[in-house]
Amino acid sequence: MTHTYRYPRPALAVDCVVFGLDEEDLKVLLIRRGVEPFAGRWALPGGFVRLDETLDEAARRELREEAGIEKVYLEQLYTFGAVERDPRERVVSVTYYALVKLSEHAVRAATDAREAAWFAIDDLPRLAFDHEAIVDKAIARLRGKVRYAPIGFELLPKKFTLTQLQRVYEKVLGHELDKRNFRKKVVATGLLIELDEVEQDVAHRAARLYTFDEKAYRKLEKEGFLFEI
Amino acid sequence: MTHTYRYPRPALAVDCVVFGLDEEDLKVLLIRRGVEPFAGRWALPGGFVRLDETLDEAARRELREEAGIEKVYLEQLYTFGAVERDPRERVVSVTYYALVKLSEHAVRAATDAREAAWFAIDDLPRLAFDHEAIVDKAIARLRGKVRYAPIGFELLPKKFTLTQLQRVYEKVLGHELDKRNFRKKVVATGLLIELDEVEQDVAHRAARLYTFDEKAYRKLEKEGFLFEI
DNA sequence: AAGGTTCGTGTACATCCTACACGTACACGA
DNA sequence: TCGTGTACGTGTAGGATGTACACGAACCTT
Repeated sequence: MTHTYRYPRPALAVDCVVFGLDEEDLKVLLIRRGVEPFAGRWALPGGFVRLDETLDEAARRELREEAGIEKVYLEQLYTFGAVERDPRERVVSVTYYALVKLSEHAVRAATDAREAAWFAIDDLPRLAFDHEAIVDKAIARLRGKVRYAPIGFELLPKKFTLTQLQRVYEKVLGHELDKRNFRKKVVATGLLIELDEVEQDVAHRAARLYTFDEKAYRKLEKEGFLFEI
Repeated sequence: MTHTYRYPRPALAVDCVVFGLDEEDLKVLLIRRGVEPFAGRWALPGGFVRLDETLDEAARRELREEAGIEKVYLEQLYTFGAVERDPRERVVSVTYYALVKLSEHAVRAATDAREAAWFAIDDLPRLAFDHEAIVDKAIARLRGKVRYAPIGFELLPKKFTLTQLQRVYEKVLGHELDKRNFRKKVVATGLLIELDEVEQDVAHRAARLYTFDEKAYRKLEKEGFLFEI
């Protein structure tokens, strides 16, 4: 193998902002660092990129290794390259954000001894490195994207009620939405399939369950159609 | 300096998609490669990231060195990390897109012996590496962004007519716009300053000149307001 | 059986988007 | 100087879309 250049090169890492939604809040998964620098501080799950894996693969591997998370919605966010962002040496980080269904992934977050926990996005601890800037960027991207792409579904279980879906949008956007108008818009997208089931074990009238219509979505996507919520 | 890890690491490059607009078309700046691999093929301007510069700085440096371009609108696009994208060795590329005022930057594009030229975006030659995918992504981003951010101005000289501005949008979006509706929307943004000048040396009634109101833009930006065109 | 909780639904008004045509200004050439 | 060519600059009407807003029905619990 010939080398393209022989100058020293930055280390290359991936870091992931993993969003999840529980009953109360939109949350981010953090891992407590065991080693210096920033030992004891909370940080984003992430690690170095290997030569034989793509960036996406590296991100998924780290999610698996550090948080036991698989098969999530994952999208590249931004690449952070400030010279001094890691005090040890030059490290450039390609960042991703992921959306997970907390209901299905349970709370299983600490895999290999490391401590992991979910934090509400407006109650985050101090983070290691420049990870606060990364989280900020991820939230901004999520807020922007949720309005024209159907990513709200990624935070919910397969079957969900319209009220649950509305909660997702309210939590992500940070403000309340009108129930009737929300329903009108969301069914108008044609991306929902109405099921013949209702939610179970609730102490009131049960709501109808819906599911996301992936086929319809792929069709819309191909045709380049957009929708807004 | 302690090393964070001692595994082999990918080389890290930046590549730039530089957009310019002339009388006819939206164009991209390409550079003809002199060396293998892909010797003779056209490619995006770019190069390797140094340890003492940020990614943005690396991109600007390459634009200066390879194309003589300075002070342009520059924004990070995406990071490409397929394992085999460079046949020599693993190279990850952080890509940027830039908007330049062709009218002001003249045609000065070849600085250091290398051959450089502008190509209309729907008449591109075959490109080296995965640069076609990069250009595609840049065009998609530009099309999306132009609708809610005032980047059309970056492709025009300081003083421009509304017809020129409309041309920009038409070229970028790829379809024609209604003259009256376009003007209504664009003046409604409050981002234009009407000058007491008209264009010169035209063989017909001269159009009024406008300029971009950066102050108004910064204010809008702070308040988080959006606008659409 | 009564009470508590969430479900599910429609309309009226304001706003925004779209489609569309013609008289005017100016330069140029005959 | 007069005619011609070209791009400039302007308004309105109709349709579509977004917003604000309240209440009876269903179902579970006690």
